[in-house]
Amino acid sequence: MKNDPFSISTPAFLDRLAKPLAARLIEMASLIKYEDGQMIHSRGDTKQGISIVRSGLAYVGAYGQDGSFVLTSIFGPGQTFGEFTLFADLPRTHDVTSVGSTEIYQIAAPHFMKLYDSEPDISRALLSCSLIRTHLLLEMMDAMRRLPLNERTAKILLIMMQTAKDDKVYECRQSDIAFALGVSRMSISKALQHLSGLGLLELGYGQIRVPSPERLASWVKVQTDSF
Amino acid sequence: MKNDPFSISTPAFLDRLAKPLAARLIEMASLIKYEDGQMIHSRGDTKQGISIVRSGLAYVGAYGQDGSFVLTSIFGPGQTFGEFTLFADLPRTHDVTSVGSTEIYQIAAPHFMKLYDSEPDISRALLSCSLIRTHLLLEMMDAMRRLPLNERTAKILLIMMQTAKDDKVYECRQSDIAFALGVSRMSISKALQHLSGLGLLELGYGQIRVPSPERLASWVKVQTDSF
DNA sequence: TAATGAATGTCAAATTATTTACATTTATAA
DNA sequence: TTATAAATGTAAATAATTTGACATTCATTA
Repeated sequence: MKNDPFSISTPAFLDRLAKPLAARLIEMASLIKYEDGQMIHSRGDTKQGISIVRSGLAYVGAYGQDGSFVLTSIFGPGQTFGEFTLFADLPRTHDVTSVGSTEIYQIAAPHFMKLYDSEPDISRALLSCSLIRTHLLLEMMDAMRRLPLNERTAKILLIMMQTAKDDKVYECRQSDIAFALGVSRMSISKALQHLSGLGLLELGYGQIRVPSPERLASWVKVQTDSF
Repeated sequence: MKNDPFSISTPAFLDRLAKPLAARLIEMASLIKYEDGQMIHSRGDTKQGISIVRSGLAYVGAYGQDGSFVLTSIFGPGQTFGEFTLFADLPRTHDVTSVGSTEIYQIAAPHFMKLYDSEPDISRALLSCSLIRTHLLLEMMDAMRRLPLNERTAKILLIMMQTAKDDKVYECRQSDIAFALGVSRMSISKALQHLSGLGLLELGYGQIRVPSPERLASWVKVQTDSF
């Protein structure tokens, strides 16, 4: 899976810190390198600390007994995970593995909390990321609960596109969208074709072009408001 | 709607502060009283500030053009909302209305941020609430995407029950659960009856008894792991 | 430039969920 | 203690979604 709604649009924690502060934070971190597919954290671990992705990707999820992996979130450069262990005081609830060659800054709880307490900007950045994430999750959840598949698809597409590199071309496989929405690839295929038939988007191989995100958004809005 | 998964299990911000600090926070707040159904905040408002429920309930959602209200979250005593305006620096994304006679502490951004910067415990409490909330949302989302209705129903029930007053009796209407899961009341009724048939729960008028939450949880686990 | 694998498109049967319209049960208030 | 409203239960018809089995298109690399 290349894409996932949870990785998208979640702001990068590190980018929200002023350069000097970010530097101080990095200074106290140990940089750890992982090959593809290595375990970064395991479910049940009680060691507290925060992790920041320097390069590569971290997949957060849970391994089933049969070895399958259920993906929950994806974090890329600048994004952070593990705050949960610091502030909720619970063992890790997920397994985290590297995808591709990945570098992670690890900061143990005591070090991090010391800086945290003296620099309010850190908590502001963390809160900002967390709250934006919550907001996106609520939006997605709402779409999943209330909207028919066509509208739901359009909405998710808009959410996912918010931080696409190219404004109008979103690179993803239909099966990624299907998983994100919890429906089959078939259903998504149909929904995308429906939207395509309305001229709201153009389907390609591994990509979706949205000629006018504004038009798609206003279509969603019109449809949505009638429910 | 009496119950909602979003109101449940979200810890109360105020309870996570030491008494003296909570008192200082309350001191700088204005206590505002609302009758049933009054508007507390409107979507689009740019005035920044945080709100803490003293008594009553605050419904967060959005009014459609036709006057219908789509519920997103419910907050009760001790819970807080509006942090989004402080840390994400965006206009309000939702309408907030009172349900029943409701008292809300309102604290304007400048006052609050001053205390915030000098007392790291405030950000800790906020982060803790926000992160737990994120975690619950991810769990719910995962259930919605991956599990068949019977399992999904059981799982949501477990999540919703986590902070029920009585450990084993959960007071709610089946239609609340239906809305929370985004399915029809009929489907939920069937799912609940299925679970009831397995002896995992007992259905009553406006309530659901779970004789052994552990047994329900382990049933969910067994079912879940086979996907 | 074939050959291969990955992604998408199509179809019908089977499953699952919704809708509609009532019936029944339970709580609340007159 | 009735009435009344609220919540739950039942069942059949309809709609939406999934499944599985292929066909087709596109990209990659041998």
